[in-house]
Amino acid sequence: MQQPFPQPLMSQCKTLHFARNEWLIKEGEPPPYLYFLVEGKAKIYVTHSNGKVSLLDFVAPHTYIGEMELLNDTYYSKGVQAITVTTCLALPLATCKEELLADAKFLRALATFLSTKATLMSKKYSQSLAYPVENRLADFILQSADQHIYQERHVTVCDYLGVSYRHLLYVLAQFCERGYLVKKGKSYEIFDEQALYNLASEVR
Amino acid sequence: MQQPFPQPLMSQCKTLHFARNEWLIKEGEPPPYLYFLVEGKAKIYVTHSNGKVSLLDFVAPHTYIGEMELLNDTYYSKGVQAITVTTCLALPLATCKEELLADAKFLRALATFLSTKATLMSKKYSQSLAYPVENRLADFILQSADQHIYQERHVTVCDYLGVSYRHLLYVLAQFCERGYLVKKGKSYEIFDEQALYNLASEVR
DNA sequence: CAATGAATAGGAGATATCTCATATAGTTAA
DNA sequence: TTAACTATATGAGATATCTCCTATTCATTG
Repeated sequence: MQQPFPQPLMSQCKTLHFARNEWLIKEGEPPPYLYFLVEGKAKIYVTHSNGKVSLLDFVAPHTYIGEMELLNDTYYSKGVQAITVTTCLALPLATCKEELLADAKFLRALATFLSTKATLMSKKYSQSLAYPVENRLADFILQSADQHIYQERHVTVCDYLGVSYRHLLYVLAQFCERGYLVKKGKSYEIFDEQALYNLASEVR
Repeated sequence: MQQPFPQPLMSQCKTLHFARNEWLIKEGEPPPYLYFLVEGKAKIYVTHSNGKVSLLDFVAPHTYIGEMELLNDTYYSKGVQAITVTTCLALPLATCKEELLADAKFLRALATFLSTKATLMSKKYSQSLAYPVENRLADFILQSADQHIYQERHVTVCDYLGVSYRHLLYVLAQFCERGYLVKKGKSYEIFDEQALYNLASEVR
């Protein structure tokens, strides 16, 4: 992808930086900008009426953020929190909205982005219906591990998988018992990648 | 919404009819058309590697179908099945793709449609993580009931809620015991809408 | 440094949900 | 109309997952 926004609007585009754990968008507060993440990582959260919190997705560079507010006037904004130091391009919605919505090249990129997002969410949705935590956790471990080391915070993973802290520990303990993982202090080393892969690949 | 496709392409647009239970799109087979549902209802299905089937969504008139294939070259097509007799406008992708992807008005409508779809899927996803079947079933009963009569087929609902047939019956039986529903032959009459609403409104 | 709150860790018991088996009724096609 | 599915119904027993509780470690901040 080249430029995320139409050339004529780039002059209005700011570069914003966010600290680790800072909120790019607070839940329920429509943001004043359309963001395009260029560096860093962030998390999208939503809070439910029963108090549970869901971590909807992790987002990486080359991602639009706040694009829902561009298209839907009445949209309940999700919370977006920086995981690392993060850099975004930011375009003020108030002055740019009309022009964005008339630019075919931008709209095509946006539609492609949204179709990927819709597809991803459908996939996660149907997988959450069809597979137990064991499979989805195996998948997540493989995806988030670095150099065969898995070290996500349990509390984060609970929100991501929609599972209780207690149960997450049970399943991790099982993986250790079966020799898939070996616990090393706060992190886990992957010892039987194939086994995890078999579990995860149920989740295509 | 006025016209779903750009005026210059309308001459290539066919009107197709599907019988009840006929497949508009077979799972895994990219469709040759971009559809726009004008009359009838349909269901979107996906099959998992463990054999389970998920009913992703019900679709109603004014819905694009096959739009993912327009934007993503490598897309695993979901199965789409007519629930009732269904009428669609159908535009051949092969000849119209480029022109569609250059039309700002169409792209804007498509992007809006996709943002709604992504939002809906995120919502269903996070709710599936945060709420048990009881809440999601109450919500579904209220949404699908007509004149206080609920009469969806259990097998369909199992796929929709990602729950076993056995468990679905348990929860329905509970609703009857508590006086929320009264079973009348194959259907259920809603007797305590407020109670169901309370359960469902957890699911905002 | 102490103090407070968050995160990790695991026990015990309750629920939610699943699998398997079996029986009956409804639907479809030869 | 039978034969062969498909859907409904329900019991019994297994698992997956949750809630509540308690203890310890870790991180932040006055």
